[in-house]
Amino acid sequence: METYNVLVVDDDKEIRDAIEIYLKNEGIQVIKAADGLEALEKLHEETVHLIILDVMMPRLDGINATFKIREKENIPIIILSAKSEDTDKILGLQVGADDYVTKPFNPMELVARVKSQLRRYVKLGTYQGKQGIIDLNGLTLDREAKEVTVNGEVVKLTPTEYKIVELLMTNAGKVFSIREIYERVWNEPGYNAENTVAVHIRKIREKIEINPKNPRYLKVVWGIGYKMEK
Amino acid sequence: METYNVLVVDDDKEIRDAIEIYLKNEGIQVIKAADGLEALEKLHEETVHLIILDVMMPRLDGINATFKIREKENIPIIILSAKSEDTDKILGLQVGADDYVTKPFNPMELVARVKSQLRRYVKLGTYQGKQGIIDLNGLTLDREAKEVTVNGEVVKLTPTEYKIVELLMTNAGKVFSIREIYERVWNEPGYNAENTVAVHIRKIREKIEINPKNPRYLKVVWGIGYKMEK
DNA sequence: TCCAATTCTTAAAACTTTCTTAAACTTTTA
DNA sequence: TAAAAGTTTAAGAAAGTTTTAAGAATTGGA
Repeated sequence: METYNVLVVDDDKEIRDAIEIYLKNEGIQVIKAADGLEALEKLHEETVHLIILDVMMPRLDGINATFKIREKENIPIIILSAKSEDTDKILGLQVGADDYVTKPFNPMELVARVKSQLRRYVKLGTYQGKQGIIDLNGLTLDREAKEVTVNGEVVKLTPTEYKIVELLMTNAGKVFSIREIYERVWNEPGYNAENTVAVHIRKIREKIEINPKNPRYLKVVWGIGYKMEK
Repeated sequence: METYNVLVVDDDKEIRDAIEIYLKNEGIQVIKAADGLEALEKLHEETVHLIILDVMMPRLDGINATFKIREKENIPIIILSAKSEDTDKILGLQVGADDYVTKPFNPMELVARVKSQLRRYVKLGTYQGKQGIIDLNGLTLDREAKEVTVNGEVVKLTPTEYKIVELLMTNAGKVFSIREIYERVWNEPGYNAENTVAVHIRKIREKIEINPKNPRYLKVVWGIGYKMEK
């Protein structure tokens, strides 16, 4: 992997842009969000290697955003906080942030910390199995390349299909209800008994299974949901 | 991203909607119910991480709802009560609520309490129930994969069969009456002396027992009910 | 911007599995 | 041994899954 994507989350556009300039200068890609909720969305849409999170933000603040992110992901989080928000800083670290920087900060210092975190993160493979290639009996998932292969051959999946496969493969063996699949892949709450998940499942099977009628990988668990065979 | 689902139970639509707005603003999903009974249904249908329960409600009030919920679930419950209902408040906490808020309340305070409960609750991992695999003399239950094995071989159970086995295995040794099994698995109150539980028991034995006529795991306790041998 | 291609959603029908019911049968208890 | 409790069977009803196809929405390129 050559380039890193850093998600910069701050409600102050000036700060976002300033950080962007410094990071880009080091060859680091920048994705921006103005608050916690937007950050969660971005995280859902794009590959992110590190997050810089301001504490004080509308809608969803940095502490709660950290908390939410940590439920699923283990990527490094650097919290930005003003001096006065000491309590939040502590809370943030407790909740799972990896580092913090107090405002006002020296941009060079922030960049250094970012690079340090990225270094450690890649070395340790902190992604905890979520990184690298997952291989389940000949079905492989490369999360970086967003690529799925069956017996070495690349399978061409649509974005939604890929997301479903990614969800199931990174949690191989675990059963997901149709509602759960819908909520996690579409990132939307309700599910009105429509049929779209089933249709996608069928399409996926058509592509990854030798015999879609008798699937080897993507199995149904009657009355409960679907799972990827471990 | 994992979002939290909060079940808001109040017979006053205005209050439900108001709470919803504030919670959604924090990125929290809201499920609504108008009374205790409806709440129990929702609880059974959907994944709920926290419940906000009004005390005064038709059909099934908050205190009794708390009591019922606590028989099965351990998710956090915040009780809403009017000032005058002080006794109920105390009762509610005794019965198993985690926090209470008196009406009229500051929505921001409620939100803060919700978030605090969610944080603690997830940290303690209280909600996944018992993780991992239960093993009873060669009979195993994997709750994540929704899978049961006997001597290493996977047993294909139907959803209802699985739920019965899960109930009995997670409470191994405890005897459940047919009525209890029915109520907990089907989540319906009455049981009109039908025979369906017995039929399911038979099917389960056929699948998990070497000799269904002389069961080793799923035993009958005459005149009382069934239990899974510890 | 508009067009063409791809992808997603919806709906209905076919299909499969599971659940319920009722009646007959067996075992246990008093 | 009669009554009560538990077991078994089979078939129709109910519920859940799969498949197809067509139209809607989105995307990428001219």
